[in-house]
Amino acid sequence: MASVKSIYGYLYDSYGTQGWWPLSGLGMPVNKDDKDWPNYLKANPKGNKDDFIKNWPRHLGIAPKSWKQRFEIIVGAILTQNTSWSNVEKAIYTLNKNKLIDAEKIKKVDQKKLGGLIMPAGYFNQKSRKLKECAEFFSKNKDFDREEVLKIWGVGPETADSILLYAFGKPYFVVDAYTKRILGRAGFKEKSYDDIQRLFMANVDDSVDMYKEYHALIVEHGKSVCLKSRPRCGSCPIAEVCKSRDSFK
DNA sequence: TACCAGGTCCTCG
DNA sequence: CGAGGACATGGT
Repeated sequence: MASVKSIYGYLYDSYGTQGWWPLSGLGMPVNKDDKDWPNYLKANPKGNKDDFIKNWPRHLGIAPKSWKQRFEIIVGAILTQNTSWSNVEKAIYTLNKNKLIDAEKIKKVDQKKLGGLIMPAGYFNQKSRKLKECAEFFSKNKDFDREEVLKIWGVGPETADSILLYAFGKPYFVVDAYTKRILGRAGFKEKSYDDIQRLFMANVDDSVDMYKEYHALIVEHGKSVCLKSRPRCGSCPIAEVCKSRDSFK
């Protein structure tokens, strides 16, 4: 039986440092030959390089250093609920072009208009409301605990912990669908969000950087190898400690 | 064509 | 509590 601590080692050796949260770098100097240029062209076939450099999200690989960057993480955490990150990037791009990566502006903008701008991220009626609820809370509160964040409409445990960990550097391990799937297949008995979170927080070095990287590694592993329907057990870095390694082929 | 994607809220047993 | 449905777009 694997331990959560040993799994981290396998994943890190296989995928390396992830540098999460994938902060966009909007408004920051970037390389003209950025590897995200093709993604930008795909989403904006008639777009130009100048617009790409100024506005297209890319992965900075650093912790947030400003209130704007923290708010961008809050926005991303809401928008990525049950939604692929590539769709979220399109919405963040449009929000940025409209100067809306800003709690005060989100509070003021018409909710219908906001919904239209974030349409590619899906669930736009719900998410536009969620963004406004977050803008209200985080512009009003500069010091808060997890319980208060969980009271925001639209913020459940995963979103709350993502915000606390990645935007504010507080030590909460983030549990997502990938975490539940990977642990379940590996043979762990914990099922609920709280039980899984406790499992990690009791067995892994309790540092913010460890929590950030471990969660990011799990997402990478879930996307590239431990797929929902046909996991690639043949090239799985934790196969030797996974109870389900022989259940798929 | 279906299924999947870094969930959450609401309702009902 | 836990299960089941609604919410919506884009990629494969």
